[in-house]
Amino acid sequence: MGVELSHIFNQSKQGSLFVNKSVLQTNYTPDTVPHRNTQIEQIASILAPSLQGNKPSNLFLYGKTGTGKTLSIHYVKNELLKHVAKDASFQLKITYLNCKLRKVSDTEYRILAELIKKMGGSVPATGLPTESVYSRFLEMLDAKPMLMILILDEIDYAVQKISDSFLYNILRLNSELTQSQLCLVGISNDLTFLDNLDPRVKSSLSEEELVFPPYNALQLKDILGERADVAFKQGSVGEGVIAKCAALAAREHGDARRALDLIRIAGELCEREGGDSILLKHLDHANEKMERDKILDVVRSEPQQFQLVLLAIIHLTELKKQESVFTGDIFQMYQELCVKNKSDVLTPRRVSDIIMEFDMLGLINSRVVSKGRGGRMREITLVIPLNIVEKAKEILHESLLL
DNA sequence: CGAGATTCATGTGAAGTATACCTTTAGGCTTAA
DNA sequence: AAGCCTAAAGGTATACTTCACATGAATCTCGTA
Repeated sequence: MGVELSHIFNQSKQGSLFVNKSVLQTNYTPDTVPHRNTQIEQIASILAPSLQGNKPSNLFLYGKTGTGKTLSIHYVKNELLKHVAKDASFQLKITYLNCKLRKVSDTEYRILAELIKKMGGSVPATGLPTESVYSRFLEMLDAKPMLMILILDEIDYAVQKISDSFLYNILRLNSELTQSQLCLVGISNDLTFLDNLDPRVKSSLSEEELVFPPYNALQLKDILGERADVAFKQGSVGEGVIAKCAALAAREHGDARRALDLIRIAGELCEREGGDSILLKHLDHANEKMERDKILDVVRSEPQQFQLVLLAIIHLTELKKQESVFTGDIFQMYQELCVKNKSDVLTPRRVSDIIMEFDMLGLINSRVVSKGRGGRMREITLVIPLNIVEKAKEILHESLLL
């Protein structure tokens, strides 16, 4: 107590560049969605039958991250809800769920549990047969006449993690509903995902298909400009900043979300510095910071055993001056770390799976190589930039009591 | 010299185990009439 | 007698282990030129 903080608060109040920061936040849904009119109209016309209580075709949306898929579907969702008749003989319910949230919706069971929670019910975190969670979901759906539009974002992730029988089960639910109907909207940023699907599921899910092309730099500039006008004080965005930001994001497959994050963080950095207008250098800093935070968040939130494996990989990569390391060495190093950390040692089998998960998270690259008589193993390369590795190591050491 | 067999170190799938947690059920206890 | 609590029984998901078999190219073997 007694630390004088008012100068910090005052400063940030005075120097605030932001008028309304929320429009730059990722969960913000603007009133208009520029450059996505055709997609929105198409979605709307596909989903329109729902207003009459008829089940619309299942819909599949494809596009890279930050191309406005989620935004568009939310927009249509809100409009639909606005237009639904008050006295309708049925209830229109639109539920959105992102399948990629770790520990929330990354198993079949948890996705269903989450859906039920969103509908106002509750299920225990574990202990129930998945089958009975299905029937509970079914019951809730069928309790009164209802038209449910279920939006599953990052659906490819769910299928990869669970298998496509999950989608099959969901689609099958329709035939078991008596009063209600269920319409599925799948969103994915991996188009090849459709190809490895059970043909029945595939044809059923993609009754309608829609592709979201990436924004180009000009469109991004538009979007950014529009939001920045609202978000920032007038004149606080430096020359060429918007354009640079748009260009950066356009390079990253037209990811608008990234562009918005970028400029928001640039604004925050600038503000912290006490500057009164955002400059190009702030953008660069923001770019670095975003990358760093993303990785470090993942590192931080990993369970203990995962952290140990990751630390083993990092140590080993530093120890050997070469780029890549192999499974066997990692396991050895991991064992040593476990002893130091006084934690249990997992089997090589499990560690192998953990390494695979890191691969999926994008922290490492791995591929199976055969060294002839030398055996067969994974060749693993750390993809965390060097300057971040140091920070990651700190975090790991801290949380592992090493 | 070259085709085919061998080999190594681990990948990978299936099945099993431990743990934590859930529902159901039956018995025992309390309570109110 | 009805209602409530508790503990045991029976069940599941998840993280992990165990077991067995699959891989794929460097290396070895051996017949042949």
